[in-house]
Order: sequence, then C-alpha cells, then structure tokens
Amino acid sequence: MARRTPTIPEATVARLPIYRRALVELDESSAINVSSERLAEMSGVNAAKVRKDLSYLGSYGTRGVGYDVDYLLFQVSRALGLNNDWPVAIVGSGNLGQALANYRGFTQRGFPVAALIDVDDKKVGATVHGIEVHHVDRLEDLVAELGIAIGIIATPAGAAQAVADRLVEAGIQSVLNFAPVVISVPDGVPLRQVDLATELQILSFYQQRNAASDR
Amino acid sequence: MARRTPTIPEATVARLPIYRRALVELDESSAINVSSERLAEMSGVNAAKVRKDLSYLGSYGTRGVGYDVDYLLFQVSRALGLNNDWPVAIVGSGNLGQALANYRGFTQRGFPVAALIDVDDKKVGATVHGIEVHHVDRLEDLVAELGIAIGIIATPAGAAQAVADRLVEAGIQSVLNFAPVVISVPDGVPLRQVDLATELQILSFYQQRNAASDR
DNA sequence: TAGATTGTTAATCGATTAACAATC
DNA sequence: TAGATTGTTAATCGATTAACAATC
Repeated sequence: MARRTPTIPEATVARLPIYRRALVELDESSAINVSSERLAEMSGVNAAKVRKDLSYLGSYGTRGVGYDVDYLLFQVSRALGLNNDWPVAIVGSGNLGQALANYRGFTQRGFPVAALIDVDDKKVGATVHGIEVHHVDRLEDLVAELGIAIGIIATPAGAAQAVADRLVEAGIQSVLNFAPVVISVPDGVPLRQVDLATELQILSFYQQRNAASDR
Repeated sequence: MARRTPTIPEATVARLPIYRRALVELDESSAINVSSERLAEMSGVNAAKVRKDLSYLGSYGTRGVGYDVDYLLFQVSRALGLNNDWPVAIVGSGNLGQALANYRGFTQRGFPVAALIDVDDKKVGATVHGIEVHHVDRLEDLVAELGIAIGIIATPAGAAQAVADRLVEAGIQSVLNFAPVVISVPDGVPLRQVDLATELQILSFYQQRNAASDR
C-alpha cells in the first residue's frame, strides 16, 4: 500500500492544531502569505520546528515567499481529518460535563455535541444548552443512531473505566478522558487524557523550584 | 549552592501527578507496599520508567520489597510542592470559568479557588458556588489580598494575553491558560496551556489515520 | 541579480527501555 | 539461601535545532 505521507511524528501532530489556529487568525486578518518565522512566533515555537513539522505534510511553501495562508490552512485541516464533522457524546452531566456541552469551541471547530449522557434519572430528559440528556442505558443506541465518533468522559473517577469499555464496545472511534483516573482502551483506539489537577500540580512543581532558586 | 536533587526531567515532572494519584488510591485501600510493576500498571506506563522517574527524587524503595506507599506519597507530594495550598484565581466567569470554579478537584487537591474575576459588571458581586465574582479592575488588589499564587485564564481568546500580562505584573507565580490562543509570559514564569479543541483535533488525526489503514 | 525564505541535512539533546548487578 | 525487586547503566529511539544549499 502506497502511503501519501510518511508517518507524522506524534510531537508534530500535537502541534498541528496550534499552527491551524494561527492560520485561521491570519486568514481572518486577510493575510495572503506567512513565513515560518511569523507562524513560529504566533505559535510559541521556533521557526526550524515549524518548517520541519510542515514538511511532513508535503512541500507547500514557496522559497523566498513563505506559505500561502489559505492553502496551508486547507492542508493542515485535511491532515487533521477536519474535512468532516465528528459528532461527540459527553458522558457525565455534572459540572464539567455541562460546561463542556456549552463550550462553543467544540461545535465551532467541527465537533458537534450530539448528546449528553448521565446515569441520574433526575437529569435524564432535561436539556442543557439545547442538548438533550439521555440515560446511560441508551449509550449503545445513541452511538449508533447519532453516529457518535468521539466519547468524552466527564464522570467521577470511579465510573470512567466502565464507561470507556462501553463506549469502545459500542463502536466509538476515540476517547477523551477528563476523569481524574488513568483509563485504558484497546490498542488502536486513540485516547487522550486531560486532568486539570495534574496541570496545577505541574505548575506547583516549577513554582516551588523557582522559589528555591530565588533564595 | 548545593541542590538536594539533580534537576528532574520535564517528562518526569509531568508524570509525578499520575503516580501520586495512584499512590493516593493505594493509600485509601490500605496498601502498605507497592512495586514499580504495579504502580506502572495503575499509571499506564512501563515499570522501568517508574523506577527511573522515582530515582530522580531519591532512593526511596527497598529491593525485594517495593516502595512504602505512605512514604513515597509523602516524597512525591513534597517534590511537587504540595505541602502547602496554592490559592488560585479564575479570570473569566463564563461557562468554562464557572465550571472550573465548581470543580471540587481543585480545592480537594490543595488549590483553593479564592476568586472569580470578570469584566462584566452584571456578573460582579454574584456568588458562583460560594466564590464571589470580582471586577477585573480589582485584579491587582485581589492577587495581593488573597495571596493568589496561580492565575487561571478562562476568558475569550482576545482577552487572554492582556490578562496574562496583568497577572504577571501583579506578581502571580504561574499561569494556566484555557483560552484557545497561545499566550506568552516572561521567562521564569511557569505556564501551561490546555486547549480542549486541540485535544479533539489530535484524536481526529489518529481516527482518520486508523480509518485509512483499515481500508 | 540580490534578497528572502523554504526544505533538508546532520549534529545534538533528551527520553525511553531492556538488562542486570546490587541487595532486601 | 532463594526469590523478589530496586536503582542504574548503556543502548536505542525520537525530537529539536542550527546551518545552509536550493530556489523563488
């Protein structure tokens, strides 16, 4: 099988959304071209890295000129698989789940929130920011009916693994976990884990180290 | 100046909170000892990495036995600077800001939410989950009065950089940015940037790649 | 042609991991 | 002593970056 692109390094994939955001901004400001220098500055990385990263997608720049904003935005979006929408379901309708449901960034960027799912009968049937809350018993049906591609876990830690198992079993394509617990999914199912407290603890470490070196 | 520990690699620092979480769980289940093998399993990494990471903190295990859960939890917590609380202020009282304010995980883990700050007069004076909303004009006062250590930015993208500048100017120690824009802070100010849409886009990439290889 | 900027090379740096001696 | 498991070494792998030839 001929591959169109060589495999793109993980570190590069993680930066593509950052570049894309910068490109959207440039596009909105009607910029035609952008140099790796400028793109690097907007993305908080160095220019060599930008060029190397973009070179994995193909050869889309023009020497002496830079990159065509429109065209590069298209190519980056395509590489990220953002040509079509990926409906998401949020499992767990607590505070975090509701906030995520209401986060315009998701729908805006091609990830419509198709359903909120909860285990609490009292929440089921309600509508949060225009999204209906369904009972977790219907999880499998919803995935099929609504064509859910991504499951977002916003449950308490104790429920997260079981939910992940059910999502995968139901045929979900990838999982984003916000519960403060490490979960596992079968090989080949993309998984990202984001823990808000972890981020604060990392800051705490560096804060403390700075304080120590100031003394 | 004699350093107690050699510098701990960034990748290791980022994993310490994960190990800590596993240790808390073990502690709650009254486990006395834990092997690197078990800790690795709970943390979703491999055992050699756990041992290497922990070795940067010191030599706290016992060959043939494993690590004392209590003692290791203490050492990891200390390394992370979690002996004392770090009050945080959340700037931006929109959906995300309010959800973060209500996230029990923060206070529970030593990061009490001391203030919510917003630019909208209509929100100021209200109380969200027991936390008063202050006007952004008072940002500098609040940082000083409440001893805010960490500023959490949950504003729209357009306001984020200016808020970061003011937080730093006011003497904040580190910044956690949730706004979907790259911001910069002076060297030496720890900064973490979390973008929810970025996470979804990374999943989209791998999802698409899986779909391509299935074909 | 002169100036600008990409795409790629190669050196360097940091992170991961298997293996095993040390030691409980 | 036998079995278990750490702490550390060294090999390997992947990511970063400076430098520059290619080329607009």
